[in-house]
Amino acid sequence: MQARADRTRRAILEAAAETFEANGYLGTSLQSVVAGRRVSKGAVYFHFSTKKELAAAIIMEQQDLLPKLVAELREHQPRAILLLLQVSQRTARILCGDVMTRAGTRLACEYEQLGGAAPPLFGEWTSTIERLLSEARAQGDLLPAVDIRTVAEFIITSFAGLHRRRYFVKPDSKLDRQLVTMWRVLLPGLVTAGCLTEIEYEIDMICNTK
Amino acid sequence: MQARADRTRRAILEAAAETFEANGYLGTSLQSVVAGRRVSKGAVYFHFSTKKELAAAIIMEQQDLLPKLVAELREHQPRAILLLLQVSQRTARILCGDVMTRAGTRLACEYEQLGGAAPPLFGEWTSTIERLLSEARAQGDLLPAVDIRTVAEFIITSFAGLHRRRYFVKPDSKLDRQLVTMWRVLLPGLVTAGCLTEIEYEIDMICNTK
Amino acid sequence: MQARADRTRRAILEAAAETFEANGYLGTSLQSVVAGRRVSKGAVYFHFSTKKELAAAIIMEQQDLLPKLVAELREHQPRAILLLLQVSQRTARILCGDVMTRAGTRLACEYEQLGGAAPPLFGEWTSTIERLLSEARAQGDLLPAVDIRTVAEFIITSFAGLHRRRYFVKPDSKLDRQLVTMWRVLLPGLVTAGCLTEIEYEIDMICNTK
Amino acid sequence: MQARADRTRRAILEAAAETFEANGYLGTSLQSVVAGRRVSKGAVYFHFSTKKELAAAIIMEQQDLLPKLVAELREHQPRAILLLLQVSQRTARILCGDVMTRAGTRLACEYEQLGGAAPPLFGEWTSTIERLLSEARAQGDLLPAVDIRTVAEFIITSFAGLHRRRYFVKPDSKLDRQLVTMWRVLLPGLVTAGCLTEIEYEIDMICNTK
DNA sequence: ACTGCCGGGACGCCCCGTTGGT
DNA sequence: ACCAACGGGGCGTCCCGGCAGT
Repeated sequence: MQARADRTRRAILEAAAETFEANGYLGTSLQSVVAGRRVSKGAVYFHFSTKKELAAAIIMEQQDLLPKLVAELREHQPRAILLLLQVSQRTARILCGDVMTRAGTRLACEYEQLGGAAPPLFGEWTSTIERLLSEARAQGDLLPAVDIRTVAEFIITSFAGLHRRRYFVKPDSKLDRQLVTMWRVLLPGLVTAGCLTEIEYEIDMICNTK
Repeated sequence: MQARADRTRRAILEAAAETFEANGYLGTSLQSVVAGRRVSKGAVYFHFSTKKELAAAIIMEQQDLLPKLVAELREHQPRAILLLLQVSQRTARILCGDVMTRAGTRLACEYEQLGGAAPPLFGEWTSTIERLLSEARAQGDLLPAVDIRTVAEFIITSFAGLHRRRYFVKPDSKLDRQLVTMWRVLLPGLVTAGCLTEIEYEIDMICNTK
Repeated sequence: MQARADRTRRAILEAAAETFEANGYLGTSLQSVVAGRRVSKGAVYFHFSTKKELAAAIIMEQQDLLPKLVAELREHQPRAILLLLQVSQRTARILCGDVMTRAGTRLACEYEQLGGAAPPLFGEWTSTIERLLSEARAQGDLLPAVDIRTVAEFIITSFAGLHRRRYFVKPDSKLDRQLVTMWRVLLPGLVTAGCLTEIEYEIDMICNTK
Repeated sequence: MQARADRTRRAILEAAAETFEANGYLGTSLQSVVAGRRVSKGAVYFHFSTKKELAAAIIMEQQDLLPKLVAELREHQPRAILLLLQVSQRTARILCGDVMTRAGTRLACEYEQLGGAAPPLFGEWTSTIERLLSEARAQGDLLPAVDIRTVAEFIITSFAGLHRRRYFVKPDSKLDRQLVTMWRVLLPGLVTAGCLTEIEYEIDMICNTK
């Protein structure tokens, strides 16, 4: 009976993701999670002993999203700076299509309201970016003034802001186009002039292609 | 009896700001706003007929922060791009020292949980940045590829992310240093090479002084 | 400055009467009494130290309505049973036209919610009816089986029910016609057959005129 | 687990009836309903999503009291006018002994404070009386002048007034005796002289027996 | 083993009846 | 006469445990 249990757990997670994504952690009642969906409150509390734990599980789901993406794309792309662009683009694409991921990032942003007991999603993400930047430096693409740690954090928050920007600026902006803008603004301050001209062509390619 | 009323209104606003800043809109109960402070729930209800209205008032307080700053600093600084840097630095400084302002920006970020009826704080802020960027372009400092609208939005969200980053990355980072990093990363993608070298010296000055 | 005070007191009473009449004692908030009317809450609490007291004052206003009516009509009508009919008709007419009186009777019905501290409006009214019935008995119009006390109470409650019936039966019934029905049903059980035929004509006259 | 739920629902209804009967709709707080009784607010909210709904359920409980009584007594009593007397007596008896019924009638009287959304308890009761009066007319017992509709309404309001009279006249009067008085006063105006003498003996029997 | 109905307190927001300072 | 302020609940409802079924 493991299969049925797993299906139920999955259904709960998805139901919760939809509501959390739409209304945030505190804005979501268990009631509203199960309402109108084939999930019962009892089932929720069987699988997750607490609302907090439920949210944590959703965050956890995204924990290794970036590492996995890096591992997957690395074989086709040895240059770290380009890998970074590609990862960002794939992440953006996933965010657009997958509620669970959106819910995860949103909940990660609200982790303080979760009592601080949430898994450090963005910590993991930041580390991944840091590693890529280190590689890029080793490959001679980074400007010497760039502080990897700080820039990695800045990229993550900018990206998160990008994704959640629609909540307070323009709801209809395309995430893709915003991503190009972000990199066009960021890269000149990050990479060497030589690198910039070399990857110039790739930027548009990466961000506009499926 | 206008004076007393105003004082009370002020006290309520400040008490609320502290709690909203710490716990967000939904995480804040009216109870927790008045608890331990010289404010009574009755007084709150007298001045603000609703929790939402109270939050809106706090947001509104910051509405003209940037315009005012621009007006104040403009006379000493005719070059728009430098004005922009100064405004950002002053804003950062204010954010560090003033709970009300921090509460305002936080609430503005959560405006969807306010029922969408919140005043468009960041809209006003974005417009201000746009105007400065337009001037900078007229003064020949901006790169031709820069789309003012998009970049203005990006600056605002980056800045907001900067300020709220501590919520999910590092609580102890200094806002000042992050601001320098932000501009060091952003400027090369925004202004002409000539401009960049000209203002090079000012960047450190602006962000470290006063 | 007595005159102004009296005018204010009057205004308060009238404002309160309107709201009490419409929503009952507990359904009426002081707020709703003063809202939209030229009355301030401060003024209310200057003249009446308590909501209860305000309601009591409205009830009191009707205390001597029946005695006065009796005194006034008696000189034109020596026969007690006819006096009774006339008084009932006049009362009905007043109820229709005067909010204060309606509010008074409604509040009297709700006197238990007033903490039992309300003046016994209906007690006074019942006594008046009792006196008229006694006279009628002395004039030989009453059936011997009639117990004056019980019947007086019954008349009052029937009458009160009549007036408040619209709240749960038919909102549009005319009080006048209902009154005729009431007496047509009651009188045969109260007065002698002789009396009944003698006053037959008067019943319609009394209830349909002026 | 239907059984437990039903028992709880019952307990809630009874607890609520006691308080509603004593303090009316607005005078009753959910708090006061559950206080000191084996009922929790959570349970109340589970069964009735609203205070109004709770009150409506109590009213509804009495909806078919009269129809049932009529059906039950009809087989032993073919004469409609006597059936009417018996029904009234049984109802009075039930009112004296059953809080739920008392609460229901009280709430029905206050239905306007329920937002007007209450079930028309007295409408149902009035219809029942009307039907009995129609039968009585067919059996030749009614006076020709009697308007069935109006009289039915009058009986119901008189009866309701009777029962609730204690709230503003005399708390200790016996409902039974008052009922006899009511019919002794009403019947001469309703039924033919012949009928009256025929049922004379039954009146006392009916109201004093059982 | 897993699901779900039912029930339990605890607040949250709103607002109400009421009192000080003027 | 009154503006301003005060706490005290009321209703709704939320997050969460126990049982009874499957």
